[in-house]
Amino acid sequence: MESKNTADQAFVREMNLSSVLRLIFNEAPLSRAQLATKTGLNKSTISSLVEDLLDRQLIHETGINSAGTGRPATLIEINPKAGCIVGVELGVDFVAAVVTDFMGSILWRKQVGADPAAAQEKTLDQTLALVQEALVACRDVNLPILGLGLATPGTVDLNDGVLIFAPNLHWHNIPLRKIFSEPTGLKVFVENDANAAAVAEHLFGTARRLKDFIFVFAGIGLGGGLFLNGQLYRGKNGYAGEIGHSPFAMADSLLTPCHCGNRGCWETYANQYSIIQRVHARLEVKRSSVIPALMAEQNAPLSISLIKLAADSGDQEAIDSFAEAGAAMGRGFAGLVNIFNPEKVIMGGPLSVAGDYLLPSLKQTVSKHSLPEIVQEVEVGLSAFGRDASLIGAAAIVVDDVLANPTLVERR
Amino acid sequence: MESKNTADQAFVREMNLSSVLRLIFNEAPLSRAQLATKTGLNKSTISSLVEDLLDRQLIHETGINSAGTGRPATLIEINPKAGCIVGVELGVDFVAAVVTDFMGSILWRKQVGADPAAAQEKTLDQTLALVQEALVACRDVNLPILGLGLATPGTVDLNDGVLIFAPNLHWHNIPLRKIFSEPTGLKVFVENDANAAAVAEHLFGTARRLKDFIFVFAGIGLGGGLFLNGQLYRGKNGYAGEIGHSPFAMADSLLTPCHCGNRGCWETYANQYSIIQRVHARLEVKRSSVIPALMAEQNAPLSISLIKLAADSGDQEAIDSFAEAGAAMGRGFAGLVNIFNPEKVIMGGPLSVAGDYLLPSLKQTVSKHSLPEIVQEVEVGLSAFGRDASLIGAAAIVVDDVLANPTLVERR
DNA sequence: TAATTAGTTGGTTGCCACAACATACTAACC
DNA sequence: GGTTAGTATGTTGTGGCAACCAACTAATTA
Repeated sequence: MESKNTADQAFVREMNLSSVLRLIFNEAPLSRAQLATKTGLNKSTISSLVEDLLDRQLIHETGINSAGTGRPATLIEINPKAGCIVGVELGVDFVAAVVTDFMGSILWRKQVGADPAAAQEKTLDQTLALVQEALVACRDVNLPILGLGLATPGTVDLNDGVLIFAPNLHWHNIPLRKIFSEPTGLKVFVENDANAAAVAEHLFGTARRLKDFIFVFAGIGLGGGLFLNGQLYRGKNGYAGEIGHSPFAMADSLLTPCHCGNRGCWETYANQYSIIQRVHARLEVKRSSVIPALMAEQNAPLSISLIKLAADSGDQEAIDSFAEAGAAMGRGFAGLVNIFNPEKVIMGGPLSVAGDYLLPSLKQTVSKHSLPEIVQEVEVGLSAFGRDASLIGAAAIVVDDVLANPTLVERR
Repeated sequence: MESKNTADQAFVREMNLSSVLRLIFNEAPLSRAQLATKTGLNKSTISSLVEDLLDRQLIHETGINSAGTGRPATLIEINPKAGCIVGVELGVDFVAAVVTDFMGSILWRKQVGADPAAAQEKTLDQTLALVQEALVACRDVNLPILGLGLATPGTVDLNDGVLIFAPNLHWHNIPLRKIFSEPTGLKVFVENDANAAAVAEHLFGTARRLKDFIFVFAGIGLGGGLFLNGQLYRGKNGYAGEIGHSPFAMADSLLTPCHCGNRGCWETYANQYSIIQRVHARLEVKRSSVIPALMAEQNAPLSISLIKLAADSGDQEAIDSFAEAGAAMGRGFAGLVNIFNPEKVIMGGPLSVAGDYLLPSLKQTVSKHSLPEIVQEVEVGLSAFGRDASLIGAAAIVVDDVLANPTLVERR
């Protein structure tokens, strides 16, 4: 587990290549001269680094800026066709895959249902079949495949690409990297779903260039992707981010029990079941809602999307239930804001479909319950990718790996 | 605010020097050959780096290990006399200073009371006088002075060494670096007290070599020093670590109001006032305690140290009050454990004088309320330095700076 | 044509890796 | 006790490589 803390010339080259590539990724278009100014590196060094990145087809010259006096600058941007990436999300009741280009644009996508009660092998076979389809799509776009990213609930051993434990799937110690790299020959990355989503927001979404932010994955539970000091924070064993189980009250009696065995966990007040419970409770008392009619019409039980539908049609019970949930969520957000003093807190995951209804009361509660010096600096917003945050994130992890180690892509 | 992300050969040298120095700091005694194995650097490179560090007198050869076959190894250790450091803690009602050697041993120490109501200038003058005394002590030990570290409550602009805001002192925008470097000519570091304490534990205390741990500074409030991914985490504006204001309950009524304006903040159940309140409440009901007698005897109001005294003499009311407070503290610790999955959580600050009474119920509550996968890996313990953690931390920050940049110390 | 800005070329410096070497001991055997 | 083999430590000299620097060419505007 001892990480290399030493440097040599290859390290210098890799670091400077990465630095230039990230700068172009974030601020393109840029000329060589601008790169030299912004990095502080020598012009000749920049020329050499740029030539290297051009050879690897990670960047390309896109035009000439002849504004102002002097020799016009050659503008450089990221080459979206640097390669394509397969991103896979293992959900509790579905499996999804995408093929994206190097800038995260979706070139292909497919999703299939999965039975949470089915055997591991079956779900893994389904997933592998989906990956094979994705590889066909990659061949069609005729780009080199940079890697396969896999987002999964639970904790992950990053070095070995092993899923250690996923409570919702009841899976233990699955060597996902091995399972997916052997039949495909691809470089495989395995990452926790909330962490993957955070990387997606960092590279392609609403947290670009931010150094410190938190992604809250709201669904059955509340999970957090912690992006701190410019990198993911995973904790000792990869469990970091279990924000949903912060205790919310001092007395054990009369509090909502949580599936973790405790009572009063934050997530019991702010997960999707809690919202459904709220609506149920309201309907007991008041019957002026369109919800029962909707349930009958769709012949479906109460769900977030159904409540959302009701809210869209102006149903006050639905709207108020979301607002209450938003406030409960905001309490926890406020705690996070106080602990982390982040630049931004992003809400994503299944519940974010109702984001427009949750956000106002959520923001208001955060303002009220965070320390004033901190809250005035923090932004609270919705994920740029909605339910797809982890899926895009799976691909984003591969992109981030290339940005960190450009020499992994061969010169051509 | 753009940090240099580029490298050159000087950077490589600095990084490798630092890496070798840190390794010796953590695992001395070591031979050159062992250093080569552990770092992965070439033997000749290690020889060159070691010679460099010897020239700077940061390390010295301390003996020969002729166990086993082959040529005996020359053992190398940190030179405690590499220099001395002045550490200063600006408390709410006191100012303290130490002079330490390079290994954090205290060579001199002095503390004076400060009036929280007094003008800033007066307190700063007091502090400066204390520093001048410390400098005399430095001259006596005849070691080069490596720097001056200053620990202060509140938020800090690290780059400029400015105290931005200290709520308990009611101070705003004090350019501490300027104030202390101009009359002394020293390199001055300013850091938040909880963060400084965390660095002390990391270098000299019970968190040596740990990558992820949390220092909880328990006193009037509850502050946190977050040491994550091998470095301090400060957040966007340096406010990170305000763990005491995590909301603890969903309903506003009937909850303890906090000085931050909210109700139900964790720290209102676990700070030193809460303990005093607990004891007061118990004494109302039951009079079999020695505490009233102690208060009369010392002609002093109820305080933590007085309650500790009572507990030491076996007073059940005092002991039970501490146990209750420990449990309340444990609830919050459990939340931190779930969020951070740290290797260790350390309790320090004024309240840690009663640590032996708080810890059993605290640990028990943490076990009960953290997720089982996480809690089985976490250690919970007391600070190695008690009330002095931030003071030692002030010096530790200077040591850490030298460990990170050995070339700052000149070759001789 | 002069000024200005962009980018390249040739040479220098300084770092680490590598391999060969020198050093200093232990082990074992006569 | 003396000799030789074996082993691990640490040093020396060479080469590769990356960034730096200064001087250059290139392309444009005024």
